[in-house]
Amino acid sequence: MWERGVAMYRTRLDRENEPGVKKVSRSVIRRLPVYLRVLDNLIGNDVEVISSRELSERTGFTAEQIRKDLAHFGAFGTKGTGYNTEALRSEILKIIGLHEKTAVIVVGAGHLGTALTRYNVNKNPYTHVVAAFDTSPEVVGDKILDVEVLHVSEMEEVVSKHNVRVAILAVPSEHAQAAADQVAGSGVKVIFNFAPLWVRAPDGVFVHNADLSVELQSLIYYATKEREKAH
Amino acid sequence: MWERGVAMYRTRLDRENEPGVKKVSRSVIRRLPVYLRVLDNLIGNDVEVISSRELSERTGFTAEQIRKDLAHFGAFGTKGTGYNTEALRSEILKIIGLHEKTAVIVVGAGHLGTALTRYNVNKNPYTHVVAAFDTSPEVVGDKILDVEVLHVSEMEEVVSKHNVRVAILAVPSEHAQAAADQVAGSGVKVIFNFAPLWVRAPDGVFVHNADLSVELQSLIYYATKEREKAH
DNA sequence: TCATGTGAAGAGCTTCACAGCA
DNA sequence: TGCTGTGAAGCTCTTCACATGA
Repeated sequence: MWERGVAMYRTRLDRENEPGVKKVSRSVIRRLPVYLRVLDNLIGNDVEVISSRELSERTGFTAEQIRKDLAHFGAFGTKGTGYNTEALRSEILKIIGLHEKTAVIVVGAGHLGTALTRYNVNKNPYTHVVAAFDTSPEVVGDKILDVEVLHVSEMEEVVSKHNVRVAILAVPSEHAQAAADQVAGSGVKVIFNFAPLWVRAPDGVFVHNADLSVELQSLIYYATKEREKAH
Repeated sequence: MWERGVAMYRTRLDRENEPGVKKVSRSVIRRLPVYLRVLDNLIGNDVEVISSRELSERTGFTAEQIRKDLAHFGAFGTKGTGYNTEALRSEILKIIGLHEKTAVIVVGAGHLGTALTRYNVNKNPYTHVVAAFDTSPEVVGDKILDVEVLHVSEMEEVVSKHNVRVAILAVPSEHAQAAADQVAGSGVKVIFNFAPLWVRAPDGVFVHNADLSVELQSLIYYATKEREKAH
């Protein structure tokens, strides 16, 4: 991640038996917010219906893939016409779980943590950054936009009070695993980790390691030879 | 996204015929820097040989996958023993193109651009951040660590002088495509874009759109239901 | 004996092609 | 007619299993 996307980084696939839960792949889930953004734009321009072909042109995914993705969750379209933009948007919000603003915390209020806090406050209409956390007395008490920087000792209370289920980790590598343990212990269900180190979490906690240095290093491969252009 | 991961975001696969170029998948290329980091650690601890099984334990990838990945590029191991850490490291550096420090520019010196500049200067031993660029008189002339913030009008000269092939884009969405056009026009071959918008580039220029908001939104899916834990 | 390198099998995801319905 | 929804085919990547060689 970003994208890691994404490839699967684990020794064994242990996605077994989840009874009753239709398994939907990470790739599908990744594309949903992209559809969402296009729908937001269309609705802003009073477009009421869109076909999978038009969505394809605006997202870069094939029309078949878009139809398959949506079909995982139900039949939202009208044959011969397309998809109602408002209705589809509402369905996608429900699928992802964005129909209510998601409470998020940012752990680590250094440069990256500050940037990520601002980024989400300004650019992400579906999340609410409840607080940022740090250990340094120099930043605890500061505000990033309207977000207070609190001491990490207050984390558990904040997480449980606001029912926070998502944490963005932007702490130095040497503290990343400890921070992950702490947020997982506080009840957070998703960890979005930016430290250049793969943090582990107990079962039931979903970890996405963004790892910007690894991502950049892998991109350098495409700088030398002429290769295909991709996402 | 980064990952993106990362799924392929284009309407059609147009990876055709590249004559003589063995096609190596993005997934493989993504894993190489991970092996690299482990090898750096091992070498720092004077470990001279490592088996694919041990690499598996340290990376989370399966041993078979690691052997297959490396076999794409040659036979670097010794049967019955494993891989020589120094030799393997050196091979991976050559494969990715990291055997010489890669010159990188950062476009956009706001909070995110500043954080990304610092991140790469401090955490990425294989890149050299040549300069950051912005248009605002308030930041042009500043320094981020030792990196100068220059006006974008100087970009072409810097890119050609330092043979820069990689650009990190951290500009507002509304300027992202223009910035991408400019860096591509300057001769940059890889664009790592952080604006929440998919920028396009001419053939021959590899674009990776990180898109943190989309990534975060997709993660929220895993916050509600209990799902598998993954990278 | 031990771990690599690799053909074959398997799994998962994408594309194709078309039936079905407005 | 036009576009969705979907089985089937196709493709890519991963895992298995074992021959090979130090």
